[in-house]
Amino acid sequence: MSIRTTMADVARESGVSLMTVSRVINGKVDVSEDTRQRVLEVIDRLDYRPSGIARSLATRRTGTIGLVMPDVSNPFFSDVARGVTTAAYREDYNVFLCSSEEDSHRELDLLHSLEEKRIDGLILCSSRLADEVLAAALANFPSAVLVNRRWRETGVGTVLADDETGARMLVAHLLHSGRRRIGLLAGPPMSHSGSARLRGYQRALATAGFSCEDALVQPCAPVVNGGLDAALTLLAAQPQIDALFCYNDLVAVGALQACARLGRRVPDDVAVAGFDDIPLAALMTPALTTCRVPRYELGVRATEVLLTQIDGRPGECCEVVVPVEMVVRASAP
Amino acid sequence: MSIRTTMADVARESGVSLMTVSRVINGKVDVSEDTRQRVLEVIDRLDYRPSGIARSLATRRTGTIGLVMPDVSNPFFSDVARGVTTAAYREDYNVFLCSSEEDSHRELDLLHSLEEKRIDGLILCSSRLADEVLAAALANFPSAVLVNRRWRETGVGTVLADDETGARMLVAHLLHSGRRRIGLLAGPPMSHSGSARLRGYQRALATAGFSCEDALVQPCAPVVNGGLDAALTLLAAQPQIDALFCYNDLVAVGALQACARLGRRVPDDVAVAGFDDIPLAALMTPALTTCRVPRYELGVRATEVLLTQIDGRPGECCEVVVPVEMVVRASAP
DNA sequence: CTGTTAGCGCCTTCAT
DNA sequence: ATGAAGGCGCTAACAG
Repeated sequence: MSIRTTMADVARESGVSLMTVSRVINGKVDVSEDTRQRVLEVIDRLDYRPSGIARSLATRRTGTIGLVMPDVSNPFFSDVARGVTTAAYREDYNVFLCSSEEDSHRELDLLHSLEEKRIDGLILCSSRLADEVLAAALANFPSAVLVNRRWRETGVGTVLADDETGARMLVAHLLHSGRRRIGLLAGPPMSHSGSARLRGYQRALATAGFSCEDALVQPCAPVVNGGLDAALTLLAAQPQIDALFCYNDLVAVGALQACARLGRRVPDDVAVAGFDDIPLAALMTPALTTCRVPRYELGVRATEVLLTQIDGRPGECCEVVVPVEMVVRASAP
Repeated sequence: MSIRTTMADVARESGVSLMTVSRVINGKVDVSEDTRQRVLEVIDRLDYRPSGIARSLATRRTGTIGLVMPDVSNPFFSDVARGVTTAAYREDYNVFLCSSEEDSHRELDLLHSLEEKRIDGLILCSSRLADEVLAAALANFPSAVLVNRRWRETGVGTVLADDETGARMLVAHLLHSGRRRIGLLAGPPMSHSGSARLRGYQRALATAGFSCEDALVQPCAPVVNGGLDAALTLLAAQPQIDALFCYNDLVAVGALQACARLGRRVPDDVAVAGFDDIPLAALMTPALTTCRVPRYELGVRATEVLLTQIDGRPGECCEVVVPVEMVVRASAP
């Protein structure tokens, strides 16, 4: 496989010119059925596979998109990734996967590398970049879709879950079941979900006539250990807390562990609610009350919006908001 | 961003030739510090980013690798993927992620698309392809590493977990704790882990002087529902079973659900053991006895082996076997 | 140290 | 319906 067979080989072998081969490969109509068959036969026999690189240089299209996310192994994002790869596959695109490991320096670095790869479009999930930095980076891509980050610029698609509504429903549910001191383990403020879930929490309290105390809001890394640490801290500082609304399910799992460690029974002493409804949520003991976010669909929709933009039909559906659904289980009945 | 700035622009702007710019970009030494600075300044000012496509066409290297796996959203593979992307990032490679969704037709299709993309190397995880088909496909890549599939061909790297040893330890542990009718929920026979774990099961039984009955071996899809269905079937057919050795942790979770549904207590009536030690395993109730497989490391090692091959140092470390470690928890004490 | 000449493999445009 | 010429943006040889 050191020296690849090229279009010239196929042309020579089938006694036609390069252009004819090219036409056959690209399914142009103006080729006689006769020569088409002959060329196809040679292509098959030589196991010829056209060079996407050369083609890309000539057409200025690569048939690739970039997918950047904070952590592929986070079950939320791995579902998004599956949606993206599946939708991309349908339209014959390949996907560059980049995991920034929650590091915004690396995130920017990855965006630069994708720029050099001349991807046709970018899907950027839960970007941690500051607005100006993000704006500068996005400007260098022919088209882009942001997942989980609100963005006003035209030409940039946006796919969001309805996090605020979900958070309001969940906190209203906690209040309705008699909880009065509801702590929040808050997520990344730069992400839409982080700020929207906080907002939903605040609004639900306000609507019910309660004040929102800063002391009940604890910043928290969006993973199990983040939830464990934050819950331990918050419960120590505010022992009268009777419910924890957690940024996501992973955090909620950490919160469950913290409660167990502190001897607080769930849900009797402390109710716990998560967000996302990752598969884990239903399997915990007690099973987690949470809000279902259609992660796979987020990935699919983001890809569809992006490919639509790439095909030069921008404008339409520039901001997609997908609904979420409360799921009540044992951790906060 | 419609018309990209090119090397010619940089050359003109800084009053040098194309080659000098090229040299600066590629860090060649034979450029005077003076002109280097001038060129760098222009590159920075114009925010010039070289075209990887053009460069690839000229150098016949793309700086990309392909990663093909059955399912990105499976926690096993998403950890592998994180290892691959991280190791690739270190060496300045980008990763094409392909999820075959457990469909071997699609898997082959994805391999073809990667061929056209002219990737420098391929990492193929748990391929479900038949030997001849796989051999033909691999021949078209400059280098390749298989994860979780044994392969004898030279020039193809291989990274495996020591599944057989792990399975033997686990089954020996079950026997040691007094279990006598041990059912197996078996995984994909085409994968190394599927066959190796079966072999470990058989050998552990044989070593202890027990026969291995086919009736105790139930084929099973490698996901939660697969485990649920298979366990229901097997426990119905063989009610005297007192332990289930499951292909992986997801299957074990399904088995736990089946036991709950059938009113069999775990571990009192039936012990359950999984494999992989995904994060979920420790969080289940009862927590799963399992075998820790270093998934992230598998991805890192596979990438290292691949990049070593790409750099033209083949031969060395063509088959890497990473050790596993038994983790005893409540589901099979 | 710097520039010139040829491609890399394919597609676009214009002829035929 | 088919072919010839030129170029996509960059780098590998050679010159100078």
